[in-house]
Amino acid sequence: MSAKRQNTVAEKLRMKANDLTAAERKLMAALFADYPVAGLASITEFAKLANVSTPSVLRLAKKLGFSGFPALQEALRGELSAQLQNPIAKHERWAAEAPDAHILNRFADAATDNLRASLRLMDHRVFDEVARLLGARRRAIHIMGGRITGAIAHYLYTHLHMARPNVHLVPEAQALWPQYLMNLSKGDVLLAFDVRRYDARMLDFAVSAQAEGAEIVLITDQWMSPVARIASLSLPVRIEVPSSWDSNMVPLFVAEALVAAVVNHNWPDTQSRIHRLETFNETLRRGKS
Amino acid sequence: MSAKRQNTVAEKLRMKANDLTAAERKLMAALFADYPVAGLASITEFAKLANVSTPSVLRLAKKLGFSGFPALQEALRGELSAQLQNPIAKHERWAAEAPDAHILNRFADAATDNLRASLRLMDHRVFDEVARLLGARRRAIHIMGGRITGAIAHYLYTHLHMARPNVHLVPEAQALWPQYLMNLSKGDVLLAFDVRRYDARMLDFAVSAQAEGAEIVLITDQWMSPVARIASLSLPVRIEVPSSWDSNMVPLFVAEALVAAVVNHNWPDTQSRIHRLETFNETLRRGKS
DNA sequence: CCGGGCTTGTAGCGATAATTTCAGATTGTC
DNA sequence: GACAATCTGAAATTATCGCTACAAGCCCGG
Repeated sequence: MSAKRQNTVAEKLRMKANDLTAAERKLMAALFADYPVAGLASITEFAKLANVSTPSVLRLAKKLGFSGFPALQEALRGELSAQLQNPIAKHERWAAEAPDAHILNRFADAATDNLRASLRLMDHRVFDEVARLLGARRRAIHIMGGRITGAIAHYLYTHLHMARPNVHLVPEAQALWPQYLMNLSKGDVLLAFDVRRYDARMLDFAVSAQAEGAEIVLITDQWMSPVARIASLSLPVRIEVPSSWDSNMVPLFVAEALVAAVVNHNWPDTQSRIHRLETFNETLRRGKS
Repeated sequence: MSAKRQNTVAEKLRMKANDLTAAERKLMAALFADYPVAGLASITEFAKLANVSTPSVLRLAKKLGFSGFPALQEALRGELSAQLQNPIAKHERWAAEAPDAHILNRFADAATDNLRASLRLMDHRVFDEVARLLGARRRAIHIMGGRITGAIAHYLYTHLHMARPNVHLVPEAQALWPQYLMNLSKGDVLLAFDVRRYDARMLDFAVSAQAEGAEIVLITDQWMSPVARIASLSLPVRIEVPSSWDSNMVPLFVAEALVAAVVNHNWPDTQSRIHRLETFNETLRRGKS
């Protein structure tokens, strides 16, 4: 990445604090009293606030190495914007937008907490390995989910199915499972979503799939689905939110990130697929109208 | 000076959100994307950032009740300075962690940015109103999604279907749509997910549904689906991530938060439903083993 | 008490920002 | 499909800002 971030205006000021003149000190005090907002007004207002003249402001700006007052302001705005991105400030600002107790804020807090904790819990190398498996063209991919995670499985299926051939969605109806097991080949990948209220039947399916030679990949919650015992790769995530049911935002996050990783990994091929997809889209649309 | 004058610029914007023109909406989006710093540059830069002309900025400022652009900036600075007074500055260093280039981190950054921006873009009163509609027992709820958002629609359906009776999922297959329109009654709610690559057919469906007397509720992206023109309530969210496809984490977030809000709103009733659900679950499981 | 170097503010100029005007573009309506 | 209403941006105008030049003030060593 880039080199160490440039000093902030505040740091520059402190550094030069010793050879500042009286008027410049007044300006520094005024700025620090309401940093950095005081410096975002016009040069005239800022000067008045510190009880100095406008040229003094200008001289200070130049002493700090800026080409002029607007350049200093731009630096201040830049810092501010970066500062406001940080998670704690973020929370404060959310709270300002709506009462803290509002469900949107509580939910958003929980969701981002989950995401952060999940990223810590997750091993990048496992993720990369899963992405590699999902990107391997010679392996067929079979995706399955439970009652709740079925929608996430479907979402992943829709995208992966666009990104590469040979992707299958195992339906939720158990009556259909035998024929899906039959179509499994050695080396295929079974990607299962299983979060709490673990489905015993899913374990059965996974065991059978493994017996057929499939690699089992699991996306589960922190308490670990029983499928984890037989899975070659497991990605545990956090799913608790203030609700009667768990949140599947992080499982969805993993699904989306996996798709992005798979697509990146084999970009030229995917690109041509997307292009062909668009062509077919148009053809079908035109044919219909 | 009425008592209402205390509103922040963000609140004023949201309040007037309905009678903003296209250019003004662009400005609003640009401002919220980096609030409030984006509005602190010169009028020229701000206009350029939002890809509109400077007079449009001015008109927006006046529409919000300011005497001119500088007055708006002063308001922004005022808010900012008030907000920066509280003790968040100390925790700034938290964010100083090195931004990893790994797709997981980049994706997570984008996702939380989207969430944050969406919460700003979203009017929590509209959200509450949507939750109220979804909780109204006498109204049937019809949920629909597009090719990609179909999975999210399905997810919402699964949960809402547990929380209350009379919830329906409109299938993606258009051949089935007529019979779903037929089963719509006056006062029913059609909740549609529509993000870019807007589906013209969905607009057709929504128009027909409205003609049958349904209230149209829309969850869309920042560029606003055409359905927004006829929807009684719209919740715009952000969906951009570093990937070939957009992210649906925030739509999922909205879905989950809506479920939580609906459940909270009528807790005793939902509680008994969940209890009965558990009973049936056990009965069926026992019967099968 | 006087001058030299440094600091500071006043005044004014050019540059840029903010605002107004107006005509073309767009949208909705009959 | 034509008209009215509305919206939008280019260009012109005005106001304000940022900056420079210069002179008055200040401090300190002679």
